[in-house]
Amino acid sequence: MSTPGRVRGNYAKTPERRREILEASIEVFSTSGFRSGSLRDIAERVGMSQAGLLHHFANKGELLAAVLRLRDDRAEEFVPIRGADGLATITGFVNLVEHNATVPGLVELHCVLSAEATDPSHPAHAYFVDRYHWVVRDLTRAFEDMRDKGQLAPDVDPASAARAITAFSDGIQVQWLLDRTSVDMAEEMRRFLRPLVTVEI
Amino acid sequence: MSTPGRVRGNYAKTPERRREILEASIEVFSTSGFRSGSLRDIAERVGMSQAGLLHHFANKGELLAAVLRLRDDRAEEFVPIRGADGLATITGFVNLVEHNATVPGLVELHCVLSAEATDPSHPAHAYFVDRYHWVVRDLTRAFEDMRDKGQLAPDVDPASAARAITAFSDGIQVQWLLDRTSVDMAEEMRRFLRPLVTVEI
DNA sequence: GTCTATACATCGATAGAC
DNA sequence: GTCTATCGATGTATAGAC
Repeated sequence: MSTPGRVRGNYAKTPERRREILEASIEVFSTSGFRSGSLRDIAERVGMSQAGLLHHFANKGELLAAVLRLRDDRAEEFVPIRGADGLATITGFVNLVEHNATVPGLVELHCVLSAEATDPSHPAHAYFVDRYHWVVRDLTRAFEDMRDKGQLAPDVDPASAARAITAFSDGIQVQWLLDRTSVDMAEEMRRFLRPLVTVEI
Repeated sequence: MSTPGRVRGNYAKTPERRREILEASIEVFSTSGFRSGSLRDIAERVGMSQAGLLHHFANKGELLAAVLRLRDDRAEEFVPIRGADGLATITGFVNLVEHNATVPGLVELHCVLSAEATDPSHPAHAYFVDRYHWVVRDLTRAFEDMRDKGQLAPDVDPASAARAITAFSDGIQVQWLLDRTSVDMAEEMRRFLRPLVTVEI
């Protein structure tokens, strides 16, 4: 009954199992990083052997790629990055930060992997270089739209504001991870944005 | 002639050798992190065996502690954190960021280790929790001093400004590490600070 | 002070039975 | 689809010669 004779494309595998593995991978990679996190640890969390896990993902690098893809899907479904309204993008960004406080695992994953991946030989290096490029680009466009609508404070450069909000967001996450009781990420983020805009945020 | 009979305190060892090892450790830990960085790799860089290295530092954790201590010494010798003048502290902080652009190894070390150490079981976890506490505290005092002297823009909360400049600094370093050609850390930092203060920065 | 040798753990990946 | 068994590489740390 397993792997039925029906020749259907290539691998239907079991999507649920893959999903479980990805969730466990997030847990492990977020606390131990990619290089130190082990396949055995991940496999144990879903109750299978390490060899069994490698039936679903050919190797460790492929698993990492799938984790990053899953992470992006979730973030994008939360932030309306596309769409003409710049203000909506920025408030969506703040909402994402607020939401992130409820999923510490994903925050850890981002912080740990992005730092690890600054090494050019890291398998996710290109991914993160690329990701920051389009994040800053999209946010720049959002601030440009706000500027054109008079929603930006004078002397605020859209590109610098985009870099700044991205940097602030990353940094405040590290502080929050190190001491979750005394840091309110979303509140600090709004306080940071307020001097830059002329509208309620 | 080695380890002479003179009983003098405990270990004079060879400070120069220790220094070499610490430099190599910074290189390795900054690119591979603490958990993935290996003693063998460090030892090779100073031209000795891994066992030889462990003559100078009892174990890997002790080596990490020494690296962090060295890092702090260098930063503190650069920023006048102590001293009544808040503005001097803040400009010193900007100068440190400017200086950091010339020592990418130390920037990497900070980014990688601070992210890795968000895990409570990491050997440097307590160190980083502690460090952020007093960094934010000292910067808060600096901004308070500026406020009292009318150097702070109205509606700027010193504590939030302290968190913000710290977060911004950490985040911009990650972006810089991922793409050093298109990010000017010090310039972005000044642009970030300008709306917060009433003086030239 | 530095080395070789080694003990012992753990890693990713593969082979092959069921 | 999942397992056991195993290979070869690599990790930290220790023992003991020089």
